[in-house]
Amino acid sequence: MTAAGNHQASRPVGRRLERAGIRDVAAAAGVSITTVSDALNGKGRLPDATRRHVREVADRLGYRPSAAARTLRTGRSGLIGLTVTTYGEEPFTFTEFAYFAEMARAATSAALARGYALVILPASSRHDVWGNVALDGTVVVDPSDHDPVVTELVRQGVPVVSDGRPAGSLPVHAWVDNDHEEAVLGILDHLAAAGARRIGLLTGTSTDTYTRLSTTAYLEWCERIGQEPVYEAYPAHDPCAGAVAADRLLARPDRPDAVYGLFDPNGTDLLAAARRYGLRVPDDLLLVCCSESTGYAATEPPITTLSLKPRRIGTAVVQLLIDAIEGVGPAHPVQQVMPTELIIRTSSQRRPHRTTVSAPRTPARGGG
Amino acid sequence: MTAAGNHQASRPVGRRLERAGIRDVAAAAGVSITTVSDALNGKGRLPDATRRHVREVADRLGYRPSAAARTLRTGRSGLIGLTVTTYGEEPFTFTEFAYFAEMARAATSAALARGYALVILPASSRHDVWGNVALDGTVVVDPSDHDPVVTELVRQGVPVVSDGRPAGSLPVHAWVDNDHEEAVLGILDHLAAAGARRIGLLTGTSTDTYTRLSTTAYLEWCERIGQEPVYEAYPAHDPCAGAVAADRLLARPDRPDAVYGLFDPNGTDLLAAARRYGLRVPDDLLLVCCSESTGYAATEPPITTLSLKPRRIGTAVVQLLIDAIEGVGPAHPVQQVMPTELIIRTSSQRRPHRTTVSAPRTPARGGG
DNA sequence: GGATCATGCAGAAACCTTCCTTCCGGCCGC
DNA sequence: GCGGCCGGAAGGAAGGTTTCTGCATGATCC
Repeated sequence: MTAAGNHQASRPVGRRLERAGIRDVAAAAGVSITTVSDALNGKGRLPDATRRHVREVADRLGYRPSAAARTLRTGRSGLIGLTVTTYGEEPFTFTEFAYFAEMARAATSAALARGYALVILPASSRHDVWGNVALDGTVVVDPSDHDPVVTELVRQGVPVVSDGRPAGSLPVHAWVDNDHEEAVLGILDHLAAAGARRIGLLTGTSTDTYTRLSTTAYLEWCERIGQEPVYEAYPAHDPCAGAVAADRLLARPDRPDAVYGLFDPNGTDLLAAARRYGLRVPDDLLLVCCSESTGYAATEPPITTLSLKPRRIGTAVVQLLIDAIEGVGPAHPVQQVMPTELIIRTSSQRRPHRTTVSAPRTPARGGG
Repeated sequence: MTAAGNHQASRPVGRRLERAGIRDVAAAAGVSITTVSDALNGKGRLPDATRRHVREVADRLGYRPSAAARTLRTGRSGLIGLTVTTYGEEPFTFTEFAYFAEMARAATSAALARGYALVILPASSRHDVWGNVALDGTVVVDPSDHDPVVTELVRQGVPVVSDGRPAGSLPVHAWVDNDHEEAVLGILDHLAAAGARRIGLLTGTSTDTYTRLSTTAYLEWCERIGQEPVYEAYPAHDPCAGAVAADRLLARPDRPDAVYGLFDPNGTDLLAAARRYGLRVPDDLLLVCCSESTGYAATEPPITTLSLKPRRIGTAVVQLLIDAIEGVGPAHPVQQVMPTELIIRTSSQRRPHRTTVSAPRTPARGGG
């Protein structure tokens, strides 16, 4: 049973005192309900005097239109769902933590600026919760292959825009994603330029597109360069497995002299593993990982990270979604590929102790 | 103009195909609307056969009750606002980032488990967005002195529970907070026990209760111990100011040999400042800061942190709020004080290279 | 001067559900 | 046999807004 349907509770505290309705305003202002509605919503043909008068009376009465009634009538709630695929009970995953937080922050901001609010709805939510909230559209982060919730939403005609290419044939209205191939190739080239002879990869076992595209790009690069691939894959949603995989990678007989880790915690895990094996970073081992965490600027040594620029993605996703909801913008599905940014720190430079930041590919202003 | 009120847009994409209403189900099942409603909601007096039949027909038709209509009728939306006081444009502040993310995660989870969803609504949101979403209640993080939004909500009879003691006379229904005094005293004792002779404080200029209580506790401790207070205060929402303040603190003639920083970035800032002045941590300078960031386990050296246990707080706040919404639990305001946890790492131990974790003050189960 | 038109406003339907009230038989006890 | 009770189901009133339609009124134009 959903919250709204639950009425067995006694003596509700939230009893709203009799709120003024549009009726009361109309009566107090000596006009009709229609006139009040028009005056307040800037519609209809009304002289400014009437408009002002109505507004004033409404203010005096502390009138607030009922969101429920408005939603019922207009079919618009001003609410956007924010979904992230979950593993286990937690609303969002550990590996994507910083990414998700940043992305959600930008999305909230962008939505708010256009008059919408975000509702956090993990894909694992009880079905009745999904059904019980009126959504104008949904942002879905990293949709899994045939997500039942997303499928259902699309079937109902609710616009869905995804962060990350939808796997399979998930019929989203639009998606935004990074250029993962280019990002990986850029990193591998960067490491090779820093003197790496054998570059390893720490990757995931799941089939999401991020993992898949990145891994493929790595394998192709190896193929092209003529390097034997050296990688370990682990279930990315399990934090412990990451540490183990990092260790395994550095314990191999064909130990790499540079590693790229696809997930946020890989940096610290690899660093810890390197210490255990007495490997100096960056002298014996070059390190890069994909992360939004600012903490990697303060590790010893600071670790080079790939930023997916979640702020930009979050903003873009929301804009696309609201465009779809409001019917502006292209009617056809949009696919937007956004650049990443490599933040070069000590861990990936053979000449250590010189910390620089690469020039962003777009003007840095507000980029976060 | 709010989103729901905005109708000048053309050719809406989100056109829902004619969804089946309760009327259609009733017709298809050959019963009345009432019967359908009762059957689906488990109310009324109906034989199981009828119930099953109705349910089946509803399923076949893909019937989903309209959330808006239900909300209008019942006065319950199943939506809980999640507010955080903001500085500037961003929905949540930099200093509280990890804390907020963790807290929001737990809150989302707890709300979901009871059939509610969370709506992210920064205090700085445009007023019309606030007005346009039907909230059953609101969680407010670190309410500022006389927050107009909170005041308005309370006036409307919407239950409000705050994370952090409400400043001034904000009439929230309940609050949850850490025992900040005890936490600070514990840290100061810990530092003193590690050999600190003069403990400094990095604090904020704002008047929120966290800053105020912590600073007061520090000053009282100094008074009691007979140490001259050594502290720098800065506007906590400005990340650069933090670095500057950290530097200033270590540049003082009466340089402290131990520092506690009240805010998340203080750890790295202090570490950087210490390096600039050639101070070894923990040999020349003991360091503790308040943070939820796991990154401090991987700095060089790892930094002792005070965790406010945001997961616990987020869960507690939501439980309290939903209790208030549903009218269960005590009618009187509840004040819940929760313990913190000091995670002791190298930076605060005179005998370095031994990393341990303090036993939590409450059984660790599920604590996060 | 009458037809046309813009303007200002009101009435009422529609949105979809919940739930209070009522109704109708059948059955039991006296 | 009849009154009362009970199970089963339906009727219909909210709930508060938006918006379509339509009615006056007064101005404008030929």
